[in-house]
Amino acid sequence: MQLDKVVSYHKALADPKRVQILILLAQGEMNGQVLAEKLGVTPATITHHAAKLREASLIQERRDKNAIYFSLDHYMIQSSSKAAVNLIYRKSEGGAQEMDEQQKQKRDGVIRNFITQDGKLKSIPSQLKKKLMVLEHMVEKLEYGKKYSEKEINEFIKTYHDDFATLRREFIMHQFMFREDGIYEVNPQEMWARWETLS
Amino acid sequence: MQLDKVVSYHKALADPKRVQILILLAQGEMNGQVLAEKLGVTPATITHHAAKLREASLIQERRDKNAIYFSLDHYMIQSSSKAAVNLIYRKSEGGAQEMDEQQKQKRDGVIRNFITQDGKLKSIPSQLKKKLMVLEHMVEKLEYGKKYSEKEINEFIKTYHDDFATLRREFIMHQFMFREDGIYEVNPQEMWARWETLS
DNA sequence: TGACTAATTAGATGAATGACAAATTAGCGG
DNA sequence: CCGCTAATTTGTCATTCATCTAATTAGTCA
Repeated sequence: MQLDKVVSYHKALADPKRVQILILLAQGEMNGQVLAEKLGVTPATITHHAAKLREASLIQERRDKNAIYFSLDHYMIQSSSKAAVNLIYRKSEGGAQEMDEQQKQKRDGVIRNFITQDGKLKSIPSQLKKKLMVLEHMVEKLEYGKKYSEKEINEFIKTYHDDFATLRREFIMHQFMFREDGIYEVNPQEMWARWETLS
Repeated sequence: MQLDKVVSYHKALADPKRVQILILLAQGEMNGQVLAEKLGVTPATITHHAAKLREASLIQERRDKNAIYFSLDHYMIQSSSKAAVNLIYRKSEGGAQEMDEQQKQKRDGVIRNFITQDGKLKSIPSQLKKKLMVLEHMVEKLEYGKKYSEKEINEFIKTYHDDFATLRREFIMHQFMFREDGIYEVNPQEMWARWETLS
C-alpha cells in the first residue's frame, strides 16, 4: 500500500516553511545557512525541515566544502503531486494506469533509435525525455526488491555501454534506483510518471 | 498569497484516515455512520475529519432524511493537487507557460462560439471544459492583485450576462477568484492549468 | 409533540510537531 | 593537530491534532 507514501508527501508540504523552502530552491540550490537566513529561522530548524523533505524525496543534497547544498528533486515533486489523485481514483475504476497509445509509440521509436539489435546503447541521449526513456528501458531489466552491489550494477550497465559511471549516476539522479550504503535497489514507482509530464 | 491554500490542501491529505475517506468516497457518496463503520472510528471522528476536508473544499455534502451524504469534489481534488507545483515553480522560471497551439485554437473556437461580437455571453456552456474556457476569458479582464467588492464583481459580470449570481458562484467554485469577507480577488494561478487535463 | 436517528459540539488525553538554544559532530584548510 | 564553519543532535516547551466519551443539536416521521 503506498498510502504511507502519499501521506508522507502531503505531510511534507503541510507546513508553510517547508513550502517556502521549496519555492526558494526552485530558484537554485542553496545551503542551510542561507535558507535559515531567508526564512528567519535557525539552522537547526532547517535541518529539521530538510529531514521531512528528504523523507519524501523532494530534495537532493550535495556537499561542497563545509556547506551542504539543497536542490529540488523535480521528478518526485511532479509525480508525488499526482500520486494522491491516482490513489484516490485507482481502485474504484480498478486498474493500473496505462500510458496513452501515442506516448507508447513515441517511446518505442526512441528505444529503436538508441538501442541496437543486439541490445547495445548507441549513445546516451542528450535530450532529457529521451534519456529517461532509455534509462527506463534499461532499468526494467533489473529485479524489483532485489539488492545489487555497485559491482553488479556496473557489470549490468556495461552490457549496454562502456560509460557505466555516467549511467550509474543518471540512474541515481533520476531516481530510477536508490543507493544506500553502497547497495543499489530499483525504485518501484511507476516509471512513466517520470517523463509523462515533460513536453 | 495562496500559500495558505496550498498548505491547507496538503494538511487535509496529511492524514491516512482522511485519504482513506477520499478513497471510499471515490466509490460513491456515503454518510457519516457508514464511513465511521468502515474506518473503525466513531462518528465524532468523522465529523472532525470532514471539517478538514471541507475546509480544503475536497468534499461536498447533501442531506437526505437524517443522514448527510459526503461525496468528492472531483474538480478541487484535481486542481489542488497541481496548485503546489505551480506555486513552487511560478516565480523561478519567471514566465507564463504557454498552452500548445492546438489547445489555443480550440479555445479560440469556443470563445467565438459563446461570446458575441459585442462581447456578450450568449449562454453559459454546460460542458465543463468549455465553461472553464469562457470563465477564464472573462476573468482575464480583471486586474491581478486588485480587491473587488461584490457589487463591482456583479457589475462586471452583468456586462456579459444577466445571471451574475450563477456566474459569480462559478468563479468562486472553480477558483478563478477567491472570496474573503465579501472581498473578491483574482486567483493568480495560471489559468490554463484548470482545464489543461480535461478530455 | 415525542421518540428516534444522525451529526455535531465539548471536553479530555496522549501523541506528534515546530521552534529554539546549547552541545556535538563533520569536514575543510592551514 | 588546531581552529573555523556548517550541519546535526539533544533536550525542552508550547502548540496542534487525532481520537474518544458524553452531552447536545438537528431533522424526520408517526
